[in-house]
Formats: sequence, structure tokens, C-alpha cells
Amino acid sequence: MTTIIDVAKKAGVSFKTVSRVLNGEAGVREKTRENVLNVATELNYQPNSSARNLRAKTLPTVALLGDNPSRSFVEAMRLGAIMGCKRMGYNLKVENLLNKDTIEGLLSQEDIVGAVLAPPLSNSQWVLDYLNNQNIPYVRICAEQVSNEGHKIGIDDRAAARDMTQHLIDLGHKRIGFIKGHSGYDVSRRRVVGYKDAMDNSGIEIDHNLIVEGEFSYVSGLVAAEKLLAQPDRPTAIFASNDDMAAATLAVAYKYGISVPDQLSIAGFDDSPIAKIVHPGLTTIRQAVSVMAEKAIDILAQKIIHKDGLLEDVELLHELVERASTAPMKSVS
Amino acid sequence: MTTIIDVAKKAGVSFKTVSRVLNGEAGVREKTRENVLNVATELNYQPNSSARNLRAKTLPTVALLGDNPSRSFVEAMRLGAIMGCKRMGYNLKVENLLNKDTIEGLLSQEDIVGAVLAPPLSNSQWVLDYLNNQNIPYVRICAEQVSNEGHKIGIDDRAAARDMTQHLIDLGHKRIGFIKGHSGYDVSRRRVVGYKDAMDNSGIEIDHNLIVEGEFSYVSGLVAAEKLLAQPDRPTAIFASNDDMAAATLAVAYKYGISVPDQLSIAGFDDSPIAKIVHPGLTTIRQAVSVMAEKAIDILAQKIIHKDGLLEDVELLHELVERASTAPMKSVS
DNA sequence: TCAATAATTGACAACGTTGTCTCTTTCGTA
DNA sequence: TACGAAAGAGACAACGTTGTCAATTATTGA
Repeated sequence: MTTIIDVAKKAGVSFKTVSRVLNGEAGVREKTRENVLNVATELNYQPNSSARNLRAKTLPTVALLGDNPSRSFVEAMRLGAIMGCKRMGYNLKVENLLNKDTIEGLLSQEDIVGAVLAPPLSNSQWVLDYLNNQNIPYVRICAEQVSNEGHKIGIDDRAAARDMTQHLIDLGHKRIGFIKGHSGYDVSRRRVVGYKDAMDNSGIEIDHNLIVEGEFSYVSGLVAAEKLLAQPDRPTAIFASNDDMAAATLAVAYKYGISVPDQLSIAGFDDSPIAKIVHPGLTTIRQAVSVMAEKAIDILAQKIIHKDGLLEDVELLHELVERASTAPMKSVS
Repeated sequence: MTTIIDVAKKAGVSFKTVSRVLNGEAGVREKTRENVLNVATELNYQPNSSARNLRAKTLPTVALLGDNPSRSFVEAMRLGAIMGCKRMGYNLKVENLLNKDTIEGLLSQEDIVGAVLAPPLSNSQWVLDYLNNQNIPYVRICAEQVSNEGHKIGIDDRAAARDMTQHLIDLGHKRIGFIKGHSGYDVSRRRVVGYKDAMDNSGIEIDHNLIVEGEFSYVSGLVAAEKLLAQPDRPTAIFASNDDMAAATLAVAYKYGISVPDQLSIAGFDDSPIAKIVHPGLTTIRQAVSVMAEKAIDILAQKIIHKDGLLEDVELLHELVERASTAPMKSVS
């Protein structure tokens, strides 16, 4: 493990000066600061949180900003952030209220050294502007691919949705229904695109009656599934943009006496707890949300310490989890 | 905050001796040990985990033993334990394999300083015997009230079930179905008793056709709910022993076109994530499982440090969370 | 009883960081 | 050029614990 002292030796300054640089304290010549940061990056210095906690009376604070209709998403997020901050020796402030004044008020506080942006804030231009302006390092979770400000962390939603759709196609399905997510989230858009990709690739014509609106909640899933399953020529498979809506689809199927997966395959997205609870278990895409949040804190720490070193975005791998809710299509006999 | 040094001063020994006592190291005269422990208890000494982590190369280890059909229960448990251990400066070893050899092998390892027992192990006599024998401190979670070995932590399941049943009665329900939990768990027994208590108190005769077997899983809930709702004179309310089974009941009701809560009230137990996801949201009993586990680590630390001080069991409060799945009974018009 | 040995206890360093205070350098101004 | 002020950098203590090794006390055997 490399310590402040190692960095100090290599940089040819006292360890106290290094400490000052790493905590963004004033009173260090710009040239010295840069030099120290370079060495710290080179040696891949990581602060020791125990020492920091032991000695410091107040800890530098990181803000976690964002909200989501899915309860489990929010909690996983918060959990990961807490763990990360514990490990790195930061305080955490969580803010779910998303109006401009609240956020800017929070961020203007002296001791905020960085921010993690969860959806939908990770795509909110005014937040990015404000942070850039204030020169506060930040990490964006599940952010839009297009914008290239700040670091992003997340999975490739488009590829994941494509994979799942392809999986259903491989099982022999052609009439595949799709339930969209909340239109305020960019992931929703990306998942539709992935679905269309796979359909196009396989040369299956897209029936727009099979693509219905949803907004990530269970209730919206009920409505959407009703729309899909009430059709005379109903789909043989349904891919919902998250697990809550997939579970709702399961309930609707149950109501109509449609057996899953024999007469209908259902797939979800997220691998949230509900996917394992319902029967049959949901085939879904696993994305480790809490891991993502924890990783975000790590990256943020890198940015705080190493300034502009390491400019790569992190793309976590997704995983298709196959459970009992999908099955090969029964041949029309 | 009181430190080792405070304890040392008051006990009239060096702080190193105190450290030795608190870590159960050998080479301390029995009389000295007792004296130090008394003083530590008196001053309510709590170790500083940061200092411990900073200095120690190896940390004392605590074992978490148990398993449960409910995934969310297990994970909340583990989470709480991890947090507690982080805070108190312990390592955590989790073991879900419950055969005798595995457990005894784990516990015989040198560095295990204490154990947390989750159901069903918290009521397993041979484990208790073994731990008593080895003189390893332990805490039992959701343990049977009868046995009085070791510390117990949990809610009053009987009272909680009674409260929920009473809640349904207060809403005007008389034909209240009950879905039991897995028979291998003592909490299952206690919840039935609570149900019967409330029915008796209100002078409602218990119809044994309305009490059906379940085993905590979603699937078993589907089966049980079918049994209850297929009856000609079906219940107007159903109380399931956990949320997974309550959610399953909701699905069955949906299938039969029985509207919840208009024609049927449904209540669960645990306030697990699914209770907030399904529609309508489940009225349920909140018990903070992860808090329980974290508290268990605290108590364990007390026992490790203060030996036999503080002999009281901890009974956490439960809370009836009212959501949309229960409603006053419609008058028969 | 007295030395030899074992058991018990203590003194002090070390872990990696931040806080406080002092010393040095730089810069602007007379 | 010289002086004073301000900015920059360093020395050292401190946080609460455990590790190492030395010092003290108790116990044993002849």
C-alpha cells in the first residue's frame, strides 16, 4: 500500500504538503500542487480511511443526488454509496429533492468535495453546468452516452436490451411485446433502441401495437400488460423495461389464465429482489446497482485526488439471468 | 468517548493490559482480568474501530450463522451484520451451510470471538450447547421465547400478529383467513398464536378451514391462497405470515377477479421490498431486520468486552404499516 | 532459602493521517 | 536595495489502538 509519505518522498516535499494538496486546502503553489498530483497518480495513491477517521474531526463530504420511481434502485444506490464512503473516509449527504435551489444550496456548502449524480439528474444540464462552474468533481450514473461531460458509469443499456430481445428470438418468438420505461429517463430510450436493434437484425418487422408505454412502476405495468394481452393476436413474449413491470405482467397473465412460460414468456430488467420472489422467477438483466454506486465513489475519489487523471468512463458488464419465466415457443400444432 | 486509557487509569493498570483483556489474550491474572472488565463495564467502554483497523494486522472475527427461505431476509441480515462489524472493528464470517460439521469446524477456529445466530439456528439446541461449552459469546435473533440461554433479539411476533389481526377485525372483518409460515421456524408458531389471540379476544370463533399451511415462499402462497379463495364462503380478509405469500395472494385474487381491497383485504408481515412494489401496496408489519442484525453485533461486542454485564434481551418495536391492500369491510347490502 | 524459571505486566514504538504552530520563501512597495 | 507582509512549506504532536520486547513479580525446585 502506498501512503502519503511515499508520495511526499517521490515528490520531494513534506508529507504535510501532500496532505494539503489531496484535501484541496489552500496555500499550495500551483506548480507544487500539480507535481504532487502527478506523483500521486503515478503511484496510484489511495487514502487510508481508518487513519483519516481516527485523526480528523470533520471528514470531507460527498453528495449523492437523484431519485427514481423504483424504490429498490434508490436504496441499492444509497447503500453502495454509504459503503464506498466508509471505505474511502468521506461523509455522505443524500438529497432526493431535485429542485434547483435545494441542490445548489447543498452544493455550495464549503465541505462538499464531490458529487455523484443518479438519474434523472445525471442528464440534467443545469446541474452539470453548475458543477463545472464550481469546479466540483462529479460522476454520472446511468448517464446518456451522447454528452461527454464528466465521468459516466453504468452498463450498456442498449446492448443489454438487444441481448434480451435476441434471447427471446432465439427461443423462437417473433411477436415480442415491449413495455417502455418512464420517458423522463434516458435509459428508457436506450432500451427501446436495443429492442429494435435485435428485431431489425433478425429481420422481424416491428409491430407498433406491440410497443406500449410504461413508467417503471408496477401499476403502469398492469395497464401496459392489459393493453398487450387484450389484443386478439397477442404476443407470445413480453419484454418489460424493468422487473416491477414484468412482475405486473405476470399478474395480468395469471388473471387471464395464460400460463407462463408455456403460453407466454416474460422478461424483465434490473434483477431487483422481486425477480426472485415471484413465480415463476423472472428472466432478467442483472446490473449491480449498489456496486455501481460504490464504484462511483471510488472514481470520485480518484478525481478528487488525481484531478484529471484517468479520464475513462466505466462500463460495467451486464448479465442475462435466465429463470423460469421464459421458455422456447411451443410449436403451433 | 471513553478510551482504553481511561479504563486503564481507573483500573490502575497499564493500557496495554486493558487491551489484552478486551481481546481475550492469554497471560492476564484472573483477578486483574475481572477488575478490568468491571471498570470497562462501568465506564461503558466501546472500542474505536478506526484505531483498531489502522493498527491491527488481523481483526477478531465474528461468525454469522443461519439461513432463511426469504432472500430479502438473509440479505438484510448480512447487510446489518457487515455494517455492525465495520463499526466495531470485527471481521465477519458468514455461513449458510447448516450441517453440524461445517458449523463446528468454523467455530473451532482460533480467531472466532463470538457468534450471531439467525433462524433456524437460533433455536438449535446443539449449537447452543456447543457455544456454551466452548465459552463463545453469542446472540440469538428471532429466537424462541421459552429457552433462556444467551441473549435474544427480535420483535414480539405474537403481539405483532395479534395487532394485525385486531386491525382487520377493527375494519369490520370476521372471516379472516390465515396463511401459516414454514413449520421449521418458531416465528411461524408465534404468529399463529397471535392470530388466535386476537380472534379469541374479539369473541370470533375460529374456523379451521381458514387456517392453511404455507412455507414463506411465493409459490406456497399461491397454493394456500387458492385453497382459501376457492371456498364457497370465502374469507373477506387474509393475513399471510410474510409479504411474499401476501403478494402471491394478491395474484390469486387478481386471477379470480376479486378486487383488493374492495372485496378482499390482504395483510402481510415483514415489510420487505415487495410490499411497496405490488399494487395495491401491502399493509404489513415492519420489522427492521438489518437493524436487528446490526444491534446483534453491538450486543455481541458488549458481551465480548463486558463478559456477563447487561443481561437483558432486546425486544425491538414492530410497527403496523397501513397501505392500500386493506380497507373497511363493505356492508352487505 | 535462593536462584532459576515462568507468568504477568509495563514502556514505548508504530499504524497513516490531520491539526497547530513555526520557519522560509516570494513579492510588492518605499 | 531593503523591508514588511503574505503566501508557501515544513516539523512535530496527536488520534486510540495493537505489536514488540523489556521489566517486574510470582512460582518452583533443590
